[in-house]
Amino acid sequence: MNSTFYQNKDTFLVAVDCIIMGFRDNELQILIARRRMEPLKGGWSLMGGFVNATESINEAAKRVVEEYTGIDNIFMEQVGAYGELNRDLADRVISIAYFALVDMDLFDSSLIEKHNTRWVRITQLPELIFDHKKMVDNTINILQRKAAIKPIGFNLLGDQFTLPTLQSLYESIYQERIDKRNFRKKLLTMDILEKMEEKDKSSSKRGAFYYRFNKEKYDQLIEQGLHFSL
Amino acid sequence: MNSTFYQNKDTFLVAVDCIIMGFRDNELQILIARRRMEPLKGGWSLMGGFVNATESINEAAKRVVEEYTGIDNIFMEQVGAYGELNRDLADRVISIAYFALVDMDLFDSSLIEKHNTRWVRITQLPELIFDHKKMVDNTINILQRKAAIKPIGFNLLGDQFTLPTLQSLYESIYQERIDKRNFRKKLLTMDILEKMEEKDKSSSKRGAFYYRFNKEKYDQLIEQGLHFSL
DNA sequence: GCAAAAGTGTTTCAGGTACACCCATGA
DNA sequence: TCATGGGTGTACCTGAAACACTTTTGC
Repeated sequence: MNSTFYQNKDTFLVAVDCIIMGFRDNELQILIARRRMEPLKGGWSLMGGFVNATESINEAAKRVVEEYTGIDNIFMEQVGAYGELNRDLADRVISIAYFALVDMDLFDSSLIEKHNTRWVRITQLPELIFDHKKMVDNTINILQRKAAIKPIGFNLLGDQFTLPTLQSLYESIYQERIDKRNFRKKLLTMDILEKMEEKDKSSSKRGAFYYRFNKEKYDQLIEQGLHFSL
Repeated sequence: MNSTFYQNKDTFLVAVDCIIMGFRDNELQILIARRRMEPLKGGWSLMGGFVNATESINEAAKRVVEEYTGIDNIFMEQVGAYGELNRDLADRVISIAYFALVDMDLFDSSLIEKHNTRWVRITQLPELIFDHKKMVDNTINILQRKAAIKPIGFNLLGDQFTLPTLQSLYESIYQERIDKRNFRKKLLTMDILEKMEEKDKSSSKRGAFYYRFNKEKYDQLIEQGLHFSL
């Protein structure tokens, strides 16, 4: 790396903070950790880490998410950069927030005690350190906006899921109830789901059919100039 | 600033790059500069600058925009952070992009030669250095999405403007033609504009009435649970 | 047989879209 | 008087929202 061009410029610690979201018990969940170091030791925080000189910021975020979940190949998007002067009480740190949507069934629970983490419902989020609450709020806004027009919500589910589950996922994202018939109608007329033969009997006696998201059909939909919309 | 907590971590040059947009001759325009330093001296770039230790990243962006336009109090929003390893050919630089919407009538033209800048139509953007083209593309996406649901487009106009001008602004943002009657209907039924008595006769013999965006009326609209939408 | 969740259609309404003519004025 | 851009209203159509009953099955 050639450093002769930009001289006498200040340099900064750069961190990534990750809003890792899952879905369980009909509610969105966020992974938070009890901080093990000062300042604010014992406070709840997002999963974070410093960016290394050898990696891009996207790679740093991916590394952090894998470290705390044990999952790779996770859907992630940048939320934004946070650069207030005193956002981190210990030192000047510029942080870039990312959100990750994970299938909680793939989560490695052994990492919970290792990193002192916990899944909490978004409706019951405790106070977070620094500006982490703002990062979460911005994430939820992005998620609400984006889940409506892109099929990103499926990243929160296993590859098989029932329509009632999918509906409750969207209800949790939008924080409002949705009419069952309208929801199913919209979804099924898009023709991007594949109905399975088996049913999920875990939450009712009758059982609900499993469906699978069909990426090929989705791509066709887009090619036809149509849009995903929920 | 206390630096005893986070030790042995890499630090980075952090820059801001600003997509400064204006509106003139019925088209969106972007301010670009011919780069005066290596690497890629002579290439077209966005307005950029390094973040100083004494300022937040938002303040850095504001400083840069003022420096290149001579205008303060500009509408700005963050686009995102760009952190690929070799995005800047000279050194590892993490850059945070911001877009700014300015009233070109307030632009200080004397700064053009000082900074080697030029306004170009977005439809005629030359090749830009580094990942600046990607920043512009992301900005245009954000602008198209956001201008449809928030009255941010008015930041590109003086405080008086005609409806034909406003329409051509939206046509330039969306890159498509809009029906005159539908546009006016939607806008006027929102009741957020104030009709002036004077006309703008510069672009027709008959002249078009000036209007003013009325922030109070807009706030009322929102309070009533209604939405801006164009 | 009953409780509990899954599944299914129709009507209504609002908002978006398409569309063509008259008006005012300077040259 | 004519060329140029400004201004106006209606009909249609699509998609969103509201709404209630039947089905399945384990207990």
